[in-house]
Amino acid sequence: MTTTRDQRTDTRSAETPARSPRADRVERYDPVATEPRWQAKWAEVGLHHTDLHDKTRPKFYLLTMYPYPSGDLHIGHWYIVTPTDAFGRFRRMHGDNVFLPIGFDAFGLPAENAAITSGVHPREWTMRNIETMRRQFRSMGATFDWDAEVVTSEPEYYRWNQWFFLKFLEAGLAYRAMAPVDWCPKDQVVLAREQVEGPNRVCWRCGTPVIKRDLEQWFFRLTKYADELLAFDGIDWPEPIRLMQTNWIGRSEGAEIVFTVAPDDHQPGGDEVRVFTTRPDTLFGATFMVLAPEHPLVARLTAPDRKAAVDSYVYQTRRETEIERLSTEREKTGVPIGADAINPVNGERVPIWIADYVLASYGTGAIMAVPAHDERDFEFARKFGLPIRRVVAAPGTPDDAPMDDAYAAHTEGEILVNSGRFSGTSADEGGRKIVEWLASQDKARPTVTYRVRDWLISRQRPWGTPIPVIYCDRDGIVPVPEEQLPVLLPDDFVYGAKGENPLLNHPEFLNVTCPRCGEPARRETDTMDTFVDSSWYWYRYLSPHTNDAPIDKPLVERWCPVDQCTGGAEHAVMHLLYSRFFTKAMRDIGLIHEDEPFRRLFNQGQILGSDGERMSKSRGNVQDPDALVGRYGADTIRLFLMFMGPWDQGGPWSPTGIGGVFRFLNRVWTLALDPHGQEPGDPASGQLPEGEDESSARRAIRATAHRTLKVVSGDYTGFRFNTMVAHLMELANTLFRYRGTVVAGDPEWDEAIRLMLLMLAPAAPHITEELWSRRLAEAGEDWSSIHSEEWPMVDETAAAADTREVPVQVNGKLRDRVVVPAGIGEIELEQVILARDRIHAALGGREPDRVIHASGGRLVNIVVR
RNA sequence: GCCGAAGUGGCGGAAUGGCAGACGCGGCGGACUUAAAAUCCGCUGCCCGUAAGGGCGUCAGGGUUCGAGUCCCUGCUUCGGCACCA
Repeated sequence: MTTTRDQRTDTRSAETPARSPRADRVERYDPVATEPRWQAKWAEVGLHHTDLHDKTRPKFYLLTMYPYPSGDLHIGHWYIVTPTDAFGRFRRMHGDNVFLPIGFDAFGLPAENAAITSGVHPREWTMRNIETMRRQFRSMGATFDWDAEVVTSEPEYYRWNQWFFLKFLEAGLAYRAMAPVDWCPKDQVVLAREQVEGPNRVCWRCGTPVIKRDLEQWFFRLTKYADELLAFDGIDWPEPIRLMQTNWIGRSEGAEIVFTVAPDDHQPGGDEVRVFTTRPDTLFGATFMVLAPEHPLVARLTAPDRKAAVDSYVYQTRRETEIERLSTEREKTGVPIGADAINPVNGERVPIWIADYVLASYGTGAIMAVPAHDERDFEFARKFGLPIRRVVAAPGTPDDAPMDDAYAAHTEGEILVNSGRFSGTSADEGGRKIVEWLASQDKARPTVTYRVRDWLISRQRPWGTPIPVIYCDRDGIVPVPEEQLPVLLPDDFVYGAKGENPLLNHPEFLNVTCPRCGEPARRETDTMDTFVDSSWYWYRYLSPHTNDAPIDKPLVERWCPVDQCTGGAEHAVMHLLYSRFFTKAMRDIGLIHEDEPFRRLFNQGQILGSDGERMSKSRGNVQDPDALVGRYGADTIRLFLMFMGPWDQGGPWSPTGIGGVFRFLNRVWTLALDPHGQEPGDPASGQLPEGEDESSARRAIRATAHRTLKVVSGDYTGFRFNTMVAHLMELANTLFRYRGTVVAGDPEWDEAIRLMLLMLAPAAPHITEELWSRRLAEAGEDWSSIHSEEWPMVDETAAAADTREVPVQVNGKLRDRVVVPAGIGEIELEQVILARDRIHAALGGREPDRVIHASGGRLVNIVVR
């Protein structure tokens, strides 16, 4: 770890007692000693335990996405959790019954990788990590309700994944299919489409480029909800996330059109090739047709003399990596298969080609190629000398104008040309009419296609939820009967050399009898994607140990949906999409009534390493909070992370400035315990700020405190934690100006201190609790937690100012400021302003043209010519 | 290429169309100290000026407005998402 100079100096401040003659008078702020004491006290009195059955207060379900138990909490975890905790405490002070649970996303590959290198069983590794992280979470002072904890690798959790699987199977929401799937060669596992990232198509976890494999796998029917997932009714989610999901789902409206294969010497014709297009208006411009190399009709339609070329092209395509195949930079390739199709609108024979730019997995795996109006088709036609025929023209363009580029965009007033009886109609209307006309002959129908695929949930790894299915030679695929759940993961699987799933080499697990016929059968060894675990865990938090159902319906009814969820934007199209799917699926199997899991969502940013890269052990840029906590205490770290900048922004970690926050807490400590202090270096001697007397000072103190209360309340509510801290610092700075003066310790002062502590309590829970308890003790009252106090009310009268300063501009340039009574009228104000020397000078003898009083009298602008 | 977010002092950042740079870091100066640290107080966007004061200034260029960091248009840069999706 790098140690900067300011860190070293601060170290001394924290560890070395002040060497002043009166060091004994006021006790030093010593967070490292006091914080654990309060954490223990809170646990003892059950401060964080939520009574889920309490009906006297409004419920508030606050969820922070649960972590993967990677071993150590790093500063990023603090960044994620701390503001959420502060917000929860803030809501609690408003009288809400806040439920803030935590758990662990405990299945997954890192545990396996650790197992392979160190020989420790994934369960042991995971549980050890969880133990560490529990301790670290407690050191943050987070108000998690540990009674609600969920650990997904425990049978009492994952058996319900299996239960859901069976229900989904019954409901037709789960199915098994052979498909070309994405395979990560490093992790030896298939991935869902969402888990393949970036232009290089790499594994989301390890960054290895994926390859395609044809495998029979289990899917959840996500596409069933495609349209519903596009609606974000009644939920308050950040626009960027909604956009990402919308784009991911990729709904596109168009038409499916049937091309019939023409008879020739080699085949009788009559096969139908369906294409999907969003541009039926360009149908007359279709001069050829392209099938994906994997298209099922390819083999059948290929002419004998083309067979060698076609086979070789198909073979080549399959060998290519996804990167090569999908690169847009690459020149188009393809071969004709020696058969023609008939364009249904004009009876023209168009040649059929295969080319890898047509994807088998989208639409129908075949396209009509309209080179005049599609860039890709244009490029292809150019390269292979295929005809290009314009069928849409912008107003004024001749029908036969030569084309240098595809004309794919839409222009106002464009019309169809070269399109038989549709020529002359607008492109829009023409397209509709062409589809109608073809539809009447059963040659077309309006269709919606989606980019999103069903969710591939099979994983060839042992550390996950076993998929509860048995394969029997006689009965085929047999679901494990519900009463036989859970299918337990064995504790003793061992990793072999080749990276294959060890469950395959575990006879006791593998060999079973068929639940139907009793004959020997084979158990499914694939496990579920860990995103299945994270798709419903917040329902389980409400009753983590219920053993006759996945959820406690009445509690879910009362507590769901989650009122506020906080988590990273990196989950936009994975976790957050799957979670929405799961909620809808759970609704459709009759388990719950909600349509959406999270009413409000906030995406916090990500803390990066000081090198600007994502924090990870392999990069060696992970920041260990334990050391920082040992030096400054949890409150300073909490506050510093909130103070860094807007929470949704994140950024590279830098401890520079942490000393400033520590200093602030020390000032709070001093203000609360030593209002009169005259230690060496403290302000000279009881001098009120210039121009103030005792009563104006008292008013000023109250005004500042109540104004701060107003803005700080808004900051918490709006998740503006950085300005919340700044405003509290301002309050402390103001109070410091009155420290040691006659008004220090007065009731007004005391009220300000009280408000300051209450406002700071959610963010810095330990120091405020400590100072609060001392206040109570001093007043001879029994202890009660500051975190059970009510959020204070703003005294608007106190907050109001009796004078205000009005900036004065001349032609938009600031020339003067005048201090006037708060209630002054515009006419009077103008008189005051025009009498000012500086304004006279700025006007230079000219008469004001207009005088503008900005909204609420905040500024005056004098306009002269 | 398409979609989205963002560009403000040396740094992190603040600013319902109304005083740009709050708050903090760093820097400079002062008090305290034998001294240093800590603490407290003050100054700290850039340029000219001893000063009073003036000029410039929120990625660049246009525009709307009495007034633009904020709204509109064009472009540049960075980050995130998607990427031959018909």
